[in-house]
Amino acid sequence: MSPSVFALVDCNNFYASCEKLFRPDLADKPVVVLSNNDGCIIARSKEAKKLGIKMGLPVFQVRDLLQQHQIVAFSSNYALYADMSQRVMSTLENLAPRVEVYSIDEAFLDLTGLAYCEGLTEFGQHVRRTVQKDIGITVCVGIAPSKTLAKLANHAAKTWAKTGGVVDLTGKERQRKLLALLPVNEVWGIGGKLTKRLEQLGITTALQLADAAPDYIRQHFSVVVERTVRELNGESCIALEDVAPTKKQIISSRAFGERISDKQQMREAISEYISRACKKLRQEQQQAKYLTVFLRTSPFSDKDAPYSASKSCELESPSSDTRVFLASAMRLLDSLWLNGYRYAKAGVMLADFYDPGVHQPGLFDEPIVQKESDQKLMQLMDTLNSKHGKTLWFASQGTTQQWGMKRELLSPAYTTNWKELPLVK
DNA sequence: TCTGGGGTCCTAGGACCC
DNA sequence: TCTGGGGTCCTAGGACCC
Repeated sequence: MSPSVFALVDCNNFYASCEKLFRPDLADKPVVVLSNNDGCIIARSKEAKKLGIKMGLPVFQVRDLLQQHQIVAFSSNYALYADMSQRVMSTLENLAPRVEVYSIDEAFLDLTGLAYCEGLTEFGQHVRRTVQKDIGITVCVGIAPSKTLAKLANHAAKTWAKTGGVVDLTGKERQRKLLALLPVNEVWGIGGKLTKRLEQLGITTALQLADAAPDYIRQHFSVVVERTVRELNGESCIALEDVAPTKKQIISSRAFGERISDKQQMREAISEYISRACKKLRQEQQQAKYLTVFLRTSPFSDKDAPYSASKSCELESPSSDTRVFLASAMRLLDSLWLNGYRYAKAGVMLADFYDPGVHQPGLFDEPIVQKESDQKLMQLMDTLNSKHGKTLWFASQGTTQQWGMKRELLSPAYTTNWKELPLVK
């Protein structure tokens, strides 16, 4: 068997690039994309990065900077990004036999065996050119014998322009040279907390982590970090998953555009989240048995009294019927709700999934018969809503949704709505 | 005044069983 | 007077990712 070779393909400044694609007038201008409710900076074009706009900063803290440099800000437009992502991914699927879509802007490719056919760097360049030409999005490619090293190779390709956007890290010598240059927190799987603890042991560079004894790391940390050490040494421990595993939970939660202090409004919000979560559940063709509802005040405010709580319940049998979850969620909300707080965020979580029809009821439980008409009703609702936009919903979701998300800088739905198709004049 | 959303995996510790 | 030990299951919380 030939040794594994992975490529990590990662889109540059993905959300910002998507916005620019439809606004050629902004080609060389600094652009940022904001989180839901226009709260934080979540993507920056390279011009914006150069101006010192940091990732994750609250918008109100950089408002002056945005204005001063005439940085163009967009509300996040996930419909657009998801659509562009799909186009990039299907292009990649035409270029490699096995592809794992790792996130909205990244994919791992399996290049095992390819090493003997053609130069890996040349292949990387081919990927870059093709995605650029077909979709208009710039990507960088990192190639290595393990996913963790491929991540680092990609980081190098992004950081140093002279690499031409492609780094082949299959050679041991180049691996060690790069690892020595990178701080340990650049390694995939090593976050803030682990970085601190590693530093206490005198491990500050990626190379020092690679050279640590796996047993020693296992003792002081966990099997996860041990695996990272092995991966850094070129031993592939994390396989390519080209078939997406079924989900284990579905979350729908959102910070409110305006604080909620009124219970009726909170009922609307929870109803809305339940409805979204159940729709996702049906799309996954799953049923769930476990439901959690949570709500909280803002963790940043020092004026408001803090309150954060969650409660869960188990259904008698798995379901994907919005009405069943709505009823339980309202009961949970009743037991969570306290008057007198300014709630900033709430959400729901579905878990404990079953394929329809395989759940084993308890010996003394009434056999549960799922009525066909109930499933048809849900199906009808999903079909109507996906065809004609949101036309059918539950009264409890409310009609005005005053608490709804703020998106004041939203770009048009260029690719997913005929009415908003860009015009060439 | 204003600070995102959606996931996964692992571990520790308690409950319970024999 | 002396009061075990090992296994499993579950959950909460922590850490990480994009």
